[in-house]
Amino acid sequence: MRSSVKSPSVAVEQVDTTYLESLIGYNARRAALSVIGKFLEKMAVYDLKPVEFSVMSVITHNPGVTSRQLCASLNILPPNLVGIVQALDARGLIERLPHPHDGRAVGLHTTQQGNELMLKAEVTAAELEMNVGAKLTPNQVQTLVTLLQKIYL
Amino acid sequence: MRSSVKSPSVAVEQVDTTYLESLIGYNARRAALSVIGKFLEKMAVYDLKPVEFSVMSVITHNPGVTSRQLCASLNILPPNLVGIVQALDARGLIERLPHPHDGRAVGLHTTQQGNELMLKAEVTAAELEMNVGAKLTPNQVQTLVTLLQKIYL
DNA sequence: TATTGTTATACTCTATAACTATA
DNA sequence: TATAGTTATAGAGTATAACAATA
Repeated sequence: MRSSVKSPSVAVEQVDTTYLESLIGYNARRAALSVIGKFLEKMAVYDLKPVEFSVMSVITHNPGVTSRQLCASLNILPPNLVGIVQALDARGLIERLPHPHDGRAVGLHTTQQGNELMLKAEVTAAELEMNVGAKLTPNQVQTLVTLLQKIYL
Repeated sequence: MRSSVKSPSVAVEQVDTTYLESLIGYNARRAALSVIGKFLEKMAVYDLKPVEFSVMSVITHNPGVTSRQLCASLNILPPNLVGIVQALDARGLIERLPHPHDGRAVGLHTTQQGNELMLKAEVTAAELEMNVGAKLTPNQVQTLVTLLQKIYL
């Protein structure tokens, strides 16, 4: 027993986090928060938060997509998407057109203004990718993305 | 102009998210949320959320660590740690002892009960790692963790 | 004067229940 | 009966300002 007695009055000089740093979830979260933090800074000029960028991106590449489809592909709950879509609409970045064969649904489309914004925003996103990827070789970036997708897709 | 006219009444059958899936931040966030979701389920028996597990883990491996050190290593703001520490203390999982040479600070230590809980919780965490890693080879898990750390460390 | 721990508080994000219009 | 979009609302997570005690 004597050998396992803790001395309660010893100060910690350097915090050891090696255990947590061995866990996939811990590292994925820390890395995601780091990248998203930089994303927030760079995208501030366009007034686009990560979710708004994602929504705009999916609409850009899928003109006519519905709210429900957006929710499913981005893992957003319908009530939480409403405000986002309304805000983008109010900013004149998207427009809502009737769905061709479903009176309940609404097709989402980018406006000319929204398209122009996203062209610039995706260039900035690409720059940010290179910035993050500067710590990794292009090959490592590809490997990282592939491995991450294996986990959640 | 004619060729760039969009037809507003076409339905989207399959949503294309390939662009977002090329971005590191998007993938890191989706992967982190997926793993953390499973973590939440498995750790529910111990009533430990990811942050609480992280805090308990750091205290376990660094007896006498201060709140301030915890905040710095886990990237938590001091006001937000207070409630977490108080709750763990109230549950009898940790205890707060005077700091050896700083009257302002408090050293955090796990109790016997806290130690026993964490022994079991870390086994469960290891199982979860294997579960997540089942989609990856052990080698790929190691690669993934290393690449993620290059990004945020 | 600076730092540790704390309170109060505000803001954002996420989640659930329930409604309407249409299928 | 089920689904798309919406409203209201509750809860969790994250942020800043300010204070007492100690360095």
